Amino acid sequence: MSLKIYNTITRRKEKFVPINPPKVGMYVCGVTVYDLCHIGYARSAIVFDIIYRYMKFRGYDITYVRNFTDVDDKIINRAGESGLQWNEVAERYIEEFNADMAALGVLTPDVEPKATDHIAEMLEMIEALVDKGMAYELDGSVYFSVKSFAGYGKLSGKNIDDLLSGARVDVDESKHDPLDFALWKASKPGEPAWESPWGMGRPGWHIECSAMGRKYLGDTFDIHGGGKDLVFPHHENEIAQSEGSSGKAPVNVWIHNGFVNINSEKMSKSLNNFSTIKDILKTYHPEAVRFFLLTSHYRSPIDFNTQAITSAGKNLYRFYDLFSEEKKLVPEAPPGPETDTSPTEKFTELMNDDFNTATALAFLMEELRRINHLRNEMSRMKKKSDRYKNARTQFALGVRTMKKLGGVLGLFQRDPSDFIDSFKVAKLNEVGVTLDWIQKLIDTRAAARAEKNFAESDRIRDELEGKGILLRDTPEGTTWSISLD
RNA sequence: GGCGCCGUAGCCAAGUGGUAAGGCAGAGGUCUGCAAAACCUUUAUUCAGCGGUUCGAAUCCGCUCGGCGCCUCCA
Repeated sequence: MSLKIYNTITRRKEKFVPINPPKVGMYVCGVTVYDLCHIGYARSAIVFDIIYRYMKFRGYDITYVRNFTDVDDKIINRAGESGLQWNEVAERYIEEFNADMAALGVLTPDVEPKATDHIAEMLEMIEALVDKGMAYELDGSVYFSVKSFAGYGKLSGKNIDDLLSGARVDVDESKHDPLDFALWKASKPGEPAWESPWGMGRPGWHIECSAMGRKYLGDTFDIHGGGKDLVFPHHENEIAQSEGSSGKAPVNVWIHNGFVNINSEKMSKSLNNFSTIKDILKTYHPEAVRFFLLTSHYRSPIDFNTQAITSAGKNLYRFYDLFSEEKKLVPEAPPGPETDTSPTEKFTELMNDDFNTATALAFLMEELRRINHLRNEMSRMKKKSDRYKNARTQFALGVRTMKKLGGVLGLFQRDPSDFIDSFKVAKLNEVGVTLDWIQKLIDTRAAARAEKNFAESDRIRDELEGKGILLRDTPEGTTWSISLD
């Protein structure tokens, strides 16, 4: 049973063979810190978070590097608009980014390099390219000569001639070739600037990832990831720079995640139809967002819509509803193995198929049903019987395994009561009622029920239901939950 | 213009040659005073359409229709 990953550059699923097992090096393009992150980036972050978690789960010693682009035209423009310094803009949005990632439960990568901390490494690579005749200087800027690199286009499947005939290539008369891209940009007065052999300037966008990837992971490393939109030109250019300077292919496996669409349309800055992570989290629980994003395969587009995410939230709630039973049914952890091998193997098999979280999640839902079935049966058994004790052991093992496997997807790690309470609190605020008010109605209803005054008790239940508060009469008394619709 | 992706039940979605996972919504049942939750049963002779290859196709090939992406900063 081996891990297979779809490799963009070969357009095939391939068996994953690390260069230097058990070590794995993974570089993922982070964000340019000039604005709040949108939900599309949340998907990318969560996809690679899961790849990171899964590699660890499989026993790999993975080093995960995710950069911050903290110098760039957009940051400079934002600084101009806001009156802040460019580095203040970058710092602010790094903080916002970190808060978003923490909210979404995304693990912190092992290394989070900033472009501005690696100017020397970039200059070194640029100089090597100039020395090899693959780059040239023009008015204090340095450009990569696309025609000098024979493999240009191999990642995105484009050829140079087709690109030239495209209508949207920027036409800069001074470049030797319209496709040539900037490695180093001469700085205008007031812009961030570093010394270089070609005068004061700042790095081009693509060079930072080449330089930092090499610094932290070596000339050739295992995995490079990012959103689909980065395939061209960003990653194509990275290959040109890295391979051009070292003579070695920089990356073995290229992984690209699909977009998040809104109403079936790509969300983008230019269409101004994007939702920030912060916006989304005002309405939806972060773990529900994660669950939702995992219900389709990472390479497929996913449509962000209310119904889909509501459904994800309901399913997630069902898991926590079961977990909240654990304490009651199994007050002390019974002896036995930490996890059940059969579900673990099944889960691994599903995830080994190019990180198919959709099928892995479907499997966990089948497990959920299996354990709930067991719970139902237990409610009919005599508590002192061996059968009950045996079932309880199975229940505990099942729940533990589910939590462990869910953890590989970044799910199920919260305290069940906290999770459920957070939904309740949100609901109370939404409909403007208090806990006391609900409890009072529940007590009144209990009295009515005791007198078999079902008309009154049903009236109270309907009143609460009208507020989205659903009652459950159990042998231990009446509890309540909320409507997730 | 070049390159590429997608079209599976009311909805979301997995499935890339061996006879359609899972979820939401719906229907019936168990439980319940009645409900809720949970569980059980049920819901696509069929995978946009038409041809072809094959013993066998949602899966491969061709054409048609429809939707989308990249080629410009974007995850």
